[in-house]
Amino acid sequence: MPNGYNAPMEMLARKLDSISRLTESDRAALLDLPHTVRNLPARHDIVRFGDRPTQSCLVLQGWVYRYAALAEGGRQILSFYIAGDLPDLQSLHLHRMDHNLATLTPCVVALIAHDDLRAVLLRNPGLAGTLWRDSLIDAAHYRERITSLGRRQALGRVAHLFCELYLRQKAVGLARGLSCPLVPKQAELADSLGLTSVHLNRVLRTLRGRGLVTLGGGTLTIEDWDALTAVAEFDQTFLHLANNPLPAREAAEAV
Amino acid sequence: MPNGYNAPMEMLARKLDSISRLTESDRAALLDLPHTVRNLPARHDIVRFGDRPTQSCLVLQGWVYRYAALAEGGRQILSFYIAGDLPDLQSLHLHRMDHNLATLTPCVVALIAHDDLRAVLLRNPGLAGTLWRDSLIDAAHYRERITSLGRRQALGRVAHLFCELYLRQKAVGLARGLSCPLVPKQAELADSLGLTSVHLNRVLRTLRGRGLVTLGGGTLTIEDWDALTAVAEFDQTFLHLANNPLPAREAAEAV
DNA sequence: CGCCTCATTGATGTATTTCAAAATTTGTGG
DNA sequence: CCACAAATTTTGAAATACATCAATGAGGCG
Repeated sequence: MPNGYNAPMEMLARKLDSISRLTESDRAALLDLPHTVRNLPARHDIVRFGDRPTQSCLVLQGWVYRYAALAEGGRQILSFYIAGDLPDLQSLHLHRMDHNLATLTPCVVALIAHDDLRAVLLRNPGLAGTLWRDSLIDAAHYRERITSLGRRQALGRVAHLFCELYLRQKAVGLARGLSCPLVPKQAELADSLGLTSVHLNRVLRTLRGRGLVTLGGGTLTIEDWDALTAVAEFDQTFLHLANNPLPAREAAEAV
Repeated sequence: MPNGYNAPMEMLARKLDSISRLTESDRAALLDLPHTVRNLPARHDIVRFGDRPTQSCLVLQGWVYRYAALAEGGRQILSFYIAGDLPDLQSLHLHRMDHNLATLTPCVVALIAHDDLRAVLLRNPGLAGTLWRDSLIDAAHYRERITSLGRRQALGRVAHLFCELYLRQKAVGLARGLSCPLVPKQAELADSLGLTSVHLNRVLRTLRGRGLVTLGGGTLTIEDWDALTAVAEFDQTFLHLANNPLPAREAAEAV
């Protein structure tokens, strides 16, 4: 079972452990889960609107995003997923896709058949609860996005997304100090924030101008966390991280 | 167990059955679930940001809504819930509330202790799957709201919400022909759609002017379903109704 | 070097907000 | 069932955040 890419199910176990404590038997069951590792090119649809997937994927490397396609070529990006995330766990119980899932970058994913997953969850109700919890955290992210789109203006929206992407990456060891990769292009960030890429660009200039962040080379650096969270009205409760109350603490651990 | 208000767990069974077929043993377990029926006044917070609920509630009568409170008195309504819905099922696995849940109208709800629920789900994995599915449908609603807020303009947003509220009420027998109650006030609809109540009001005039809907006395009547869904770019896939493919059919049944 | 993608900037248009007030409906006690 | 208060809806005028259109500039890469 174990092979390159950091032992896929190990990664999942670590992620789920950060969400709610796994028992030893849950962990063992997880490590036994059959799966296939696959390399996917960038900008490649994994599942499309209308599909009926028979497997779920775990992101091992790269970025994945979820989007709704609109008439007239419009697109709303619903969420971004990084290493350790289970972006289409929902297809286990929601049989028909109501949106699309695609790679943003070249990705390495592990595919897990629904049948195998169901069998393991039947024998490990605690694990089922943890995955259920994971999908509820996904929903919590959605709620926060709704609040952003509905009631924050562009500056706050962008700041809020930056806070979220930073903390989520830090939680899985992908940040360094107050810097993290910022993989989506401006057009993609805009499609996720309900903005035009033109306007997003102007907002970014403002954020830089006020000394809140630095951007460059696909990296986001937060220069003033307190000011950024203030502009964003950011409260990390919605991330539902299990043991990571303070940003500063993990920043130290992650480096 | 059975008492007024149409036997609470019967109502839940019927709702869940509309979401995915229940086995007889699932249904029996459901009907045995201990619960307390409570009357709640209108505009009353059921659970608040930061709370750690030990029970979940089932709506038997009235409307409930979920909202995030922002600085400066702002508010984003995240979703509306009607009879048969389980609005805070999530607290079963997400222990700390990241938003608020409140009654819109006077309500009758059934309260189910998490411990009792967990015990029943442990013995009925199929039922657990159905409830998991219910929470995933909740998330599907959120996704659609994100798309609306991010990429539709006011007219389409309002039209989309009307289509959704009509179909959801029809699915539980609360619609008559092409009419249904429209309980939220304009200020609440606005807070849910990321609009000002002033602008929402102008949009409503436009919808009426174009002959798409009629409004009055807390009732929404859809005058031109095809035109309304066209304006909204509405596709009901996201509702994930199990056996209700065509609006026309249930409209007839519901009357 | 030249091509392609992505980021940046300017000028102009518009959807929506804000502020303020009037009209209408709803609820309630007498 | 009416009178009155409160809540809700409706309208106008002015301000603004963001979109649209169009072009230029700055990297990567074969």
